[in-house]
Order: sequence, then C-alpha cells, then structure tokens
Amino acid sequence: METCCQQPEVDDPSRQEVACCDCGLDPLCQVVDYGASDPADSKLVLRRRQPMQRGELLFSAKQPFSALFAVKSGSFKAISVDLSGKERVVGFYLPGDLIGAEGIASRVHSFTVRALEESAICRMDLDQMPQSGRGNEMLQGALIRMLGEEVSINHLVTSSLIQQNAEQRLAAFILNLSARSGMRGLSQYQLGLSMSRSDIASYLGLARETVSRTFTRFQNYGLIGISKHVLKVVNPEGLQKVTLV
Amino acid sequence: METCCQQPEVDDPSRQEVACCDCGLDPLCQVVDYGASDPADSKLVLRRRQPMQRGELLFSAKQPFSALFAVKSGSFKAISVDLSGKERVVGFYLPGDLIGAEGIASRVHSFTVRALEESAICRMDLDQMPQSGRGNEMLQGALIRMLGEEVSINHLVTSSLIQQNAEQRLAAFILNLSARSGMRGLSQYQLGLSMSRSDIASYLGLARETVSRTFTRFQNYGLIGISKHVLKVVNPEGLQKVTLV
DNA sequence: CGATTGCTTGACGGGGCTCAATCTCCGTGG
DNA sequence: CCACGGAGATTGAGCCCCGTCAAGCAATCG
Repeated sequence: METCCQQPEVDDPSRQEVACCDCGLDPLCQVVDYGASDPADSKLVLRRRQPMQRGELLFSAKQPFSALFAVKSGSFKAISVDLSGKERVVGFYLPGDLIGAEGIASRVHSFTVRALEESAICRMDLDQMPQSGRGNEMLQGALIRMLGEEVSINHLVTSSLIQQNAEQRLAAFILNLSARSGMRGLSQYQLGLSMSRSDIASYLGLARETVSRTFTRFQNYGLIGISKHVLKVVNPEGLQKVTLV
Repeated sequence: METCCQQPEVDDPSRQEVACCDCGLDPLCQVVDYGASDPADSKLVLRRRQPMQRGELLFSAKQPFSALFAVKSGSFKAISVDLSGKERVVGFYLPGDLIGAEGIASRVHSFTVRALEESAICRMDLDQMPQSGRGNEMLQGALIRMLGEEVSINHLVTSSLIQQNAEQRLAAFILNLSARSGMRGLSQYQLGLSMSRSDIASYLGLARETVSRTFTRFQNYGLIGISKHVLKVVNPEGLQKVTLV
C-alpha cells in the first residue's frame, strides 16, 4: 500500500503536488484503505496519480457517474452548457480539490471537466465499493461531510459573486485561489494562472476585456504582479479591502 | 404513527400545504419510520407540523446544527451576513423544501432562516438518531442523494444568476418559483410572493427599484399579473424566452 | 516568417444603481 | 370614522460601470 503524507518531491513551483494528508479525498482514501480487509481490494477502488494531458477530458456532462476524483497536481476547469446552449465555466480545481461529487445523487455528471495543463489525478471507483459493512458506513459518513462542505462553500462563493462589481469579483477570486492554495500546503503568494482570461471572465460573469483591465488596475495599485501566467499576491490585505464595502 | 401522503385539507391558496409524498424530507422520514423498531423512537426523531409565526427564526447563523427541517406550509428566507457585515438573502424555501443541510458537515449553521409568513415546519433531530445499524445506513444513503442534488441545483441557479441581466434574472426567478411550486403539487400559475421586493432584489443581486421596474415591464408585456403579493404567471413560454438569448 | 491565438488598450453607448419624490397599504390611536 | 404615521412599492432623473466593437500587441507554432 502506498504511504500517505509523503512530501511532494517536485521543486518547480508550476508543478507543485499536494501531499495526501492535505488532499480533499484523503478522508475517503483513509476509509477505503482501512476498510479493505484485503489490500488488493484497495487497489481495485483507488487508482492513484494517473497522468493527464492539457486539454484532456476527465469526464463529460451527461456521462454516467462512476468515480470521485482528486487533483494531485495541475489544474482543471468545469464547463456547463446552459439551456440557451452557451458554455460557461462553473469552477476551477486545484491540487487537493475533489471533483465529481455533483454526480453522486443523479448518477450522471452535470458538467464537463477538462485539464488546464499537464496534471495528475487520483481516482476512487465508488462502483467497486462493497455495498454494506462497517467500512461502507464510514465511507458514507465521510461523503456526507464532504458534500455538506461543498454546499456551504458554494453558497459563500455564489453570494460574493452575484452582487459585487468587477474589482470585487476579481479580488475575491484571487484571494480564493490563494487561500485554497495555502490550505493544501502550497504557496499562497505565487499562483499559477493556468486558465485563460476568457475562462476567468466566464467564471466571474464578466467580459474578458474587463478582466484584463482590472488585472492591470490591480497591478497599478500595487496589489498584485503578473507576468505571463504567474500571479504574485503582493498586498493581500489590500485585496481584502477591495472585496469589502 | 401519522399517515403519510394524506391530502392537504386547506383550500385557501395562500395557505397551501404540501403532501408528505411530495416533500423533500420524505425520503428521510420514510427511512426513520421504517428503521425505528419502536414507534416511540420515531416520535423522538420526527416532530411534524410545528407552527411558526411570521418573522420567527428557525435557526441562526453560527448556532450548532442539530436538526434538518422541511417546510410543510408557508415560506422562509435564508439570510447570510458577508464579511463586510451586509445582510444578503441567499435563498427562499417553499412547502416541501429541505432546510439546514448546509450545516451537516461543519455541525454549525452558516446562515439564519426566518419565517416570511405564518408557516408550519417538520423537524428531524439527527442528534437523536442511532449511530449505526441498517436504518442508519439507509438514512445516510438518502442524505447523500439529497446533498448531491442540492450541489447540482446550486450550480445551475448560480450559473443562471451570475451572467444574466435584470430581466433574465427575474424571469428565471419566477419560473423557478413556479416549477418548485408545481413539483410539490401546488399551483404553477398562482404564486404567493411572501417576500418583499427588497428580499428578491437582494437574492438576485439587483436594486429593489430595478426589481420593481422589471415587474411592471413584465406586466406590460403580458407575461405576468401582479396584485399585492399574488403573482399570476400568464405566459410561461414568454418568460422562458426572456431567460434565453 | 507568416499565421494563429490570446491579451491589452481605447472609444462609445446602454443598462442598472443612486438619489429623491410620490403613492399605496396597513395599523394605531384619537 | 378619519387622521396620522410608517413601511414598502413605484416612478423619474442623472450618472457611472462595464459590455461591445475595434485595433494593436505579444507569444507560440508550423
């Protein structure tokens, strides 16, 4: 069985890998490893660190749900097609984030997830899980806690997005990326913007020109620094101030 | 034990009550009733049809989570206070809707819920549940399905709100109320607007003047009719068209 | 080295926010 | 019974943020 909580071996900041103990899927992994009487069972359910290419699909909307995923390294975006046929980015996933929980209930995925860069993913096949027993009960408990957390986080994110102006939305977005990065044991102050400006704009409900303009304004304010796709958070308190009011 | 799926006895449209079989909590109620070896246990966990006054709090933000609720009749609003101290309406609950799932993970409620009118609520004390056994396993399964559904619904609602203009947001809001009403066995075409214009504005991220103006414009278009706090959906297809584009 | 893709910057117009006045209901009390 | 007051809703006037259109710039790739 693979050792959890090993340290990431990579130094390149753009290829940072989350440690298992900081990963959102870890509570489930623990349960599976613990609950499986035979280590071979664990292998059936968990497939760790599968590599993925930039642009590759993790799963598509309307595809039947079969597994939960966690980002080990790299990043992903979720794209949803609304009733009028327009694509919209509904989320970004960083190392340690859980992907696919939205399909548990309906057994069908409600959006498409695509790799934004070369990434690695851990996969847990819930289909293969034993349907009862003590292990299953613990697994369910962990699932409930994770889903509940997702519900309240979504509420917060939505709240802040809906009635804020462009500066507030973008500042909140940067701080959110930063906090999530820090929570997973990666740098809070140096973020890799693997997504395009258009992706950010779509996610925030803005025009991509507005995102561009706001980024440069933040740079002029001395709040951030951008070169290419690396964003440096220079003045987090300042960004925080922008989101208020 | 109380019989489920009885028909509502009330005729007054403003006091419509959801039947148990149409209620969002019913899957859980079923499990509890079924799983309890002693009917007395069921009474401990479920408290049906508790009356509540207009303005009364169901629970407050930061209060420890202890129970799930379902609206039997009437309506509620959820209010969240963001970091800058401003109140914001984050949701409305109609008969049949489930309240409180957002607190399951953290064991703490993340917003405040207040009755918008004279209402009745069913309460399920999850604290009192047996911690294991077959009944518990089924309960957990039902919880997972409900939470998963809430996650994907939230995604859809957020998506539609974030990047639509005032007419689109309000049309989507009306259609959403209408659909939820219909889903629970109530009228799709005659809706009681128990919340204030300010509440709607806060929820949709608009100014209350904009909500007012848009309502009257919809009335001029022949899409809806409003008198006092009763909204008639005259032309649902027309409203649908507004949300598209 | 041209072509493509993505990002930035400018000019302009419109949708919605703000401020403010008026109107409609209610509930209360004289 | 009506007068009064207050809360909520409606309507108008003006301004600003941001979406749209368009051009120019930077980076990547065949």
